[in-house]
Amino acid sequence: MGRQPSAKPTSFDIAYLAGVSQPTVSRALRGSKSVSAATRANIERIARELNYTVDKNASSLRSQRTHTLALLFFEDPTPDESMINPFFLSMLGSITRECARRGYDLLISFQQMHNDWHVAYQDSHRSDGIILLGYGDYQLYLSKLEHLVEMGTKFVRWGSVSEEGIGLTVGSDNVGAGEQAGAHLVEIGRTRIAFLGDASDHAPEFQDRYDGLCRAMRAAGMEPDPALQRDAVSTEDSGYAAANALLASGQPFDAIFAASDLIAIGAMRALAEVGLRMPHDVAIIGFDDIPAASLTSPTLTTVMQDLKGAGPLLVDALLSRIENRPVEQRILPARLIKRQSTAV
Amino acid sequence: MGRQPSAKPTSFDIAYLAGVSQPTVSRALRGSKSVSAATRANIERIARELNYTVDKNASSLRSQRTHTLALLFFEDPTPDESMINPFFLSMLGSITRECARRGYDLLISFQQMHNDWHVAYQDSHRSDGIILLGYGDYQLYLSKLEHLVEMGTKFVRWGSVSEEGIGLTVGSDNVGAGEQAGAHLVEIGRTRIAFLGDASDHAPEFQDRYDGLCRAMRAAGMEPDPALQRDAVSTEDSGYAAANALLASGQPFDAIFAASDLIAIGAMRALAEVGLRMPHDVAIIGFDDIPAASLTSPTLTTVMQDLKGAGPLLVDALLSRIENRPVEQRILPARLIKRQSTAV
DNA sequence: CGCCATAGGGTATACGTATACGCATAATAT
DNA sequence: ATATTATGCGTATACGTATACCCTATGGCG
Repeated sequence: MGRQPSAKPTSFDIAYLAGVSQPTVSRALRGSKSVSAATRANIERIARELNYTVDKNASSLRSQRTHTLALLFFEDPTPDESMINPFFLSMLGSITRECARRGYDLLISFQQMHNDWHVAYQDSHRSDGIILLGYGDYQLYLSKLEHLVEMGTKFVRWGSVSEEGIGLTVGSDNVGAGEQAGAHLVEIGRTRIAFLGDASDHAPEFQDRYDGLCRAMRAAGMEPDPALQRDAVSTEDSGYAAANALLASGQPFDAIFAASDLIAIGAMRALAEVGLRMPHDVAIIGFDDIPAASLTSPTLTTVMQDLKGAGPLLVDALLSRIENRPVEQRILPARLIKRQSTAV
Repeated sequence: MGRQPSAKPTSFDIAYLAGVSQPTVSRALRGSKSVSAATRANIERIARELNYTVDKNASSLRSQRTHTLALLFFEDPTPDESMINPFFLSMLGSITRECARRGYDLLISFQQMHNDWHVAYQDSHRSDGIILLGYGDYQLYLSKLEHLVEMGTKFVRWGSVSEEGIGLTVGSDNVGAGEQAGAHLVEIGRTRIAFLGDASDHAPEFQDRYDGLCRAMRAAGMEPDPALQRDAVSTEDSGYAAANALLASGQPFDAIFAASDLIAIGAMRALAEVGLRMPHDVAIIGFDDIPAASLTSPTLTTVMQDLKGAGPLLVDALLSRIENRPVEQRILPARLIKRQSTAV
């Protein structure tokens, strides 16, 4: 028999108790300087006593600002709905916290590429801007981005920064990271380095990583062998298949740079099955440093992206856009984590 | 030089074009039956042509329904902010998708236990209800739940269903799962079975799992040895420490049932360090079936919870509460996944 | 002592939708 | 044929806040 939840207090209630008008309450709580310190303090005290909170809907309706951001994950259209790219998932915490710190709520949504999300989020005034995460079908993606730009929707996306992108992009230094990985493999004496991951413009981030590898090899006086590059998407199965295809081709290789940890883990399974020892026969490097990377045997050398930095950077860039402040593309550093899979 | 984004169309625009009044547009689009089929079709066509979407804020303000749910993750107050319990994280996809399916948006937030989330979400009309995930300080948690109940806030939480809880709870059959795990260990001939995980009422879910284990042992005529139960929270380090404490105690044991995979993985590390072979010397079972469980060596036998079912059940229960429909506590089945760590 | 700037706050209204209510017309009952 | 009810829609208004605009009292200045 809990007491009835008392009706939600409004700014009028506060105004009445404070002996002022409703707009004054609004001004006081929003920090307008045309309210005297005494009045403001009094209003704030009363508001606290009544457990008053500004009605989000009314406030947003009037001011046309929601103080909410939307986070859209794009999934590849896969029959298995349950799989979320673990890498993007781990960015979630970082983004959420940064939003909270800046006083923004975060709406979250998973989207298949083919959906009309660009319409749904564009004008229903749910959010002030959109953060886009994921790969998906890149061409389809681009066309929808163009639509967003046309509509004046504010957004920022995670991706390849080197690419001439539509809209504002924040991302890791994929080329530099690929270069680090390549240099490390060269350093431990590997010369036949394979790359597993789509290196076409369908996957700009993977392409950047490959470019970095090539650059490192050339710097060491080697020429990358195109026959050692195999397409793969970021799943374990795809990595397994790519590695098997590579093995079947008969091309000799003594190292693999995988475009993601999931690909690397799949490849390791394929190598283990044919009795290849890692790193003795084949050294291997992944990308992302997912938790599983330190559990494989051998543990996986990989590239750690700056996830903690990603959230603040994405949110800050988006808020700058929303407030029409100038904002430049920014690149986050990535760092090679050396583990057993490259320990000679 | 993109063309100016045309002003957002309102229901008045549609009304004008359709030659009806604004309320009729609202009625038509909301599916009121007091609009003729012809009028409705016409309105819908025009709305589609103008890319009209209902303004969420205005709609929510007027109807006092937001069609938005809030998902609150509780983190243990840890210095390392970046860690999110991977198990809860994997529920996210399931919950998000179910929300979308039911036409609800999802707000997400990570909260430290000590924050005043129960105030912040209670009356700002951001959401119609709250889904609570996480453990945190259980006593503190309960006191805040009581506050929510008092305020009439609608919520549902994931947790131990056997416990006499405050509010509505959805959870796995932890006791049954513990029983399955125990029965399996008994079946492969183990008699000295240790349990790693807090078995007090600070962690009802863990306690349930322990109760299940005890039940299985007693059913086989054995009495669980309290000396083989060691407290641990759900982290790898805690599992490592608990296993080491167990080893140091000198108590003989031939199996471990860990209350979570993270604990199990930590324990495996401890056992491996002292040269114990798994499962030969010590069989081990975890809980959660996180991705890492199939990558450890030996691969980890564990309990898989029905994550795909969890989202729909949580959301459905919450919506029932919101709409004042009766709703009973519901329990999801859990299934033992047998892997190498118990393969004798 | 009159003039103007400023501080402080009131008045009126807009944001876009949903709903209570009323009023025709048409359909049905008596 | 009149009374009754349902159908389809318009009128008026409320939801709670933020802001443009206006007004008053003060103080500084000449």
